[in-house]
Amino acid sequence: MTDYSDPLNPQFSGVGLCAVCGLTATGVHYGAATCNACKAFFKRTVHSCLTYLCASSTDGQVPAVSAVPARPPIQDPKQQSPLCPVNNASRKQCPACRWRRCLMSGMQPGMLRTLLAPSRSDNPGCTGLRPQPPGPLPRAAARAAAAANQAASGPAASTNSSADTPRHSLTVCWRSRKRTTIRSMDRPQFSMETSTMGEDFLSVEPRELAVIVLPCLDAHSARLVQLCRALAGSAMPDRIRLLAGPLGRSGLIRAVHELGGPSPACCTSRQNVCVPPGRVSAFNSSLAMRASQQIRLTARLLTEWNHFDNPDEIDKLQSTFLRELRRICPDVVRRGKLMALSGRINSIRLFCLGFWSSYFDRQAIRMPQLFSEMLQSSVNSEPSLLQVKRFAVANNLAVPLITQISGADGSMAAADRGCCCCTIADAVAVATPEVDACFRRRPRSTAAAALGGVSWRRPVRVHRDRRLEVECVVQIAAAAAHRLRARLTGLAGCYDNNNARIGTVDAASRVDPASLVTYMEA
Amino acid sequence: MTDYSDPLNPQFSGVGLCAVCGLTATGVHYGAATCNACKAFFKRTVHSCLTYLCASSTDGQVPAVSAVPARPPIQDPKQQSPLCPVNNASRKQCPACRWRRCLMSGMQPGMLRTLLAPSRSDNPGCTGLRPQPPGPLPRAAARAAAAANQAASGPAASTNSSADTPRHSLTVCWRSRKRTTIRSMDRPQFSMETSTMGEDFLSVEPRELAVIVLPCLDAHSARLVQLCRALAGSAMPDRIRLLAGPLGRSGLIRAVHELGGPSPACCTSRQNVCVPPGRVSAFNSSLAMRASQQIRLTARLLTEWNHFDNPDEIDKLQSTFLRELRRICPDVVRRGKLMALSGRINSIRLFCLGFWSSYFDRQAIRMPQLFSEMLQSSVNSEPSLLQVKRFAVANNLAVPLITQISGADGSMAAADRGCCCCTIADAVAVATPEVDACFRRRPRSTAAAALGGVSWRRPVRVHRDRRLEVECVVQIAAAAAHRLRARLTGLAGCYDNNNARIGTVDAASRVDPASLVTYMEA
DNA sequence: CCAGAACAGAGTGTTCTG
DNA sequence: TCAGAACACTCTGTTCTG
Repeated sequence: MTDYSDPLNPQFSGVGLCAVCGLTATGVHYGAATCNACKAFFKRTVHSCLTYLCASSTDGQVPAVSAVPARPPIQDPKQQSPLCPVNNASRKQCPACRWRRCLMSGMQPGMLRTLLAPSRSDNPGCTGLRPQPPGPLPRAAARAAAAANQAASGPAASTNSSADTPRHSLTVCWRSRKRTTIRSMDRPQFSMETSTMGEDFLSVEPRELAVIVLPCLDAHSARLVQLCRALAGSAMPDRIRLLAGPLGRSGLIRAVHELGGPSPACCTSRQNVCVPPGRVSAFNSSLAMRASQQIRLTARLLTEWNHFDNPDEIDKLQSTFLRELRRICPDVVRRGKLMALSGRINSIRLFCLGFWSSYFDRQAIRMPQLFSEMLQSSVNSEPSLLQVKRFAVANNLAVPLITQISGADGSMAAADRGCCCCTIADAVAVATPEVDACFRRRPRSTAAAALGGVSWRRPVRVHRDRRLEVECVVQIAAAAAHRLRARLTGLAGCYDNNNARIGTVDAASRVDPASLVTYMEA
Repeated sequence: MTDYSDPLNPQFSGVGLCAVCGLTATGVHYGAATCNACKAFFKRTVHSCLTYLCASSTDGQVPAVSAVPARPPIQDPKQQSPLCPVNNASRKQCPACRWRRCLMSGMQPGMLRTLLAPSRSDNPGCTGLRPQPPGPLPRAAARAAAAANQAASGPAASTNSSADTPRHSLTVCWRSRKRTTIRSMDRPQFSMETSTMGEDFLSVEPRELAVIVLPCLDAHSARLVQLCRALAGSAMPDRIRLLAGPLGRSGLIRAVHELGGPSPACCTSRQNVCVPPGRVSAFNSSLAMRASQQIRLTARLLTEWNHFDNPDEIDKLQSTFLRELRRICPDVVRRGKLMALSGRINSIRLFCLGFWSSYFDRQAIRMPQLFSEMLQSSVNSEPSLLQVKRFAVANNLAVPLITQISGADGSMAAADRGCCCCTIADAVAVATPEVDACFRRRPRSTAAAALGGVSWRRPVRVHRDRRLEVECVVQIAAAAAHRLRARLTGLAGCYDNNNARIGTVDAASRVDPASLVTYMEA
């Protein structure tokens, strides 16, 4: 016998007031009684990983980031600056505070259905997706493998290569799409998505950048080579794989961390890099990495990795690192949690990847080639960032990820806005009826029309409410990965916007083991 | 020899800083050095008569109206509440303060080309438009008449009917439209546009409304009948024309004024009418009408009016009122300014018209029939409100006008947002290729599609950047005027949404002199 | 040089479906 | 009852034209 007359009871079948804006609520949405508008606002924010700034809290100077859900999703309002008023009139004025009110009123990002774990067996459309191994892999095969993997997953039924670690828990619910038939799924050679910290870094002068970045990279290069030699011994192929794999990723992460973190060498110069402090601190609090914790990260990456020539060597390395981890962290429970951070580490890795990619893509500075190659290796082996973003949001991870796709013409388009740019030829190659419809719009200016033909690049636009289709367009953007990879290997300039030419670059842009050897021997 | 190196010089050919938001200015726009974004913002605001609210100044309670340009367009910042910060980050958050900064930095609404007076002879596309006389008039003929009128206008060359008053200065620049060919221009029987104070009044309960409104109307009815008898003597047709013309308009205006103004009888109950105080005070300060000023308004309306049977009688009446005006206001200059207020009075009249129309349209209360008929008469003789709005903005009038169009199905759609609703048959009748393109979209819900046929009403949508085309759609909405007019004459219920039926109502909905006689004799 | 047109993109809120 | 899809609409800012 529920008391339906109690308006304070959120289960009240009649309508109460929206916990966010005070209008009439239409029901309980995502855990709180809200109106339809705030429901949609919440859904959009979570699904698209939007980040808001509150201008009034800092008077517009350097606004604090009210980012993707901070760690404690509920409460702790005292740590925040005072909320802007959120009511019917003002809710549009400060989405940051509206978002904070959503969290404070108990709305839970995890209640979005597209973020549910596959353990909800009543949702037959869900499959768990793991990061794909590097190299071309037909999407259908990947799905089958993922499904099989899911069926065998679980805390107890773990596969052989990761005996004492939980499975990579990147689980995304795939809703059945009625209208979108994605063809050419066997063509995702370079499913290239990167993440950056946003446009802020892009405004830094190249010279300024070099002063900040290069010393870090040099120091890390030396340390990495040293560490790699100690781990892999004299087996040069394994050394290279280590650097192109977990060690490289670990190094990239650490370099970003030191740039944005409390390292004394960078603290002063960081003022010149236009990073909003809130954003950096969000990243650092998410990373929470001290120098002594670096090894855990490396261990975690290493346990996910299986590309040594000698499987026994992998086992040995992993055992070494796990032993080291036990020494550093004797607490069993805490150690288990550290090991379970795979999704988070995945986010961090992608975050760092985008961080560096943004530099390469503008050719602002010339990086040490070792870092170039590690970056390239990561680019080629990344899973879809979109899945990672959803996972991060579902787990209240504080890393703000902004997806970017490098266009074949060198331009960068913000894919987190649901848009990317590619060439006509790229799009036609995988054109579904949906995507094809994006090409209807003609160029408006006569000057642009005069360019005509294939040399004129029509943008493929994807509506923001169709983010799932972005993945289709990502496939279209395969040529973009060519471009980036060519740049990373120092081949920039030997190609043009013609797709055929880019194709020829492909073979040359692969990782050159010889150059890695050069660094290893140095 | 201009000093191009002086960055403080707004004529500086290089760029300075935007006077509104502080970004890099792209030049001098509308009188101030601004960036492109603020230029566009200003243009949109003026052209569309947008009204903004500042949420922070009143903490979201009852926000003040930062309306269409207040009287002194520049300065007087002390009378305003403190401005919200307007910079690159925060300019989207409070358009109200952004708008105020635009005005304070010297941007002038009059510099929009579409608002220029026709005295700018270097703009061949401009023609001056006066309010059209009541009754059907082909648009081409109206344009020709307006052009002829413009040629003869000017302070010195005035026409015969308004010897000592400036011409009605409703001047709108008509740009040559390349693509839009407006057909059926000889079909604007009821170019019906009304203005309201916004949706606020519509939320008042009918009973509450009657308590407030009816005593005012009764008192005004008595006074108007008395005044009319004194003016027109025993000639009943002229009495009726007076009431349907200037006296009726004056009475409507005064009734609105007393409802929203400082009249003791209404001051308390006004709290129940959800009128934002800022909006009412803006109207009152624009009206600035004390009881003794009522006669000036009547005089002004009378001097514009020429529908008496006996032209000599018009001259006599006007002389009487002008003499009275000289007595009340001996100052020649001030009197001239009062007489020059035609555009403003026009705005006020339309404002009041919409005010009352909103009541009629919901059939909230039953008005005295005298008022109904005066209102109907005004509806039938109004020029396009869009022109009036532009004029009001060009002259910094503080009256916020919101255009509404009554749909043939009885619905009200906000035309100030560039939208209105009409039936398919209406639209097809005047469909240009442009308007026709609006019909491409199919109904999405199967339920709506099941309605099918002509009974389903497709909305005609007009993009906000094509406000000029709204006038075309206004012609489409002729049936809406039928509906309102039928309601005004108490015939509601004897028609349906079928256009043919509405056509039959037309003849019966004309002003019935007999009913006016009844009131006159009472 | 500048006003305006056109457009792309971001954000909001409602309606309908399952 | 509620989550999601789809859509309509507004506002913003950039680019191009005259």
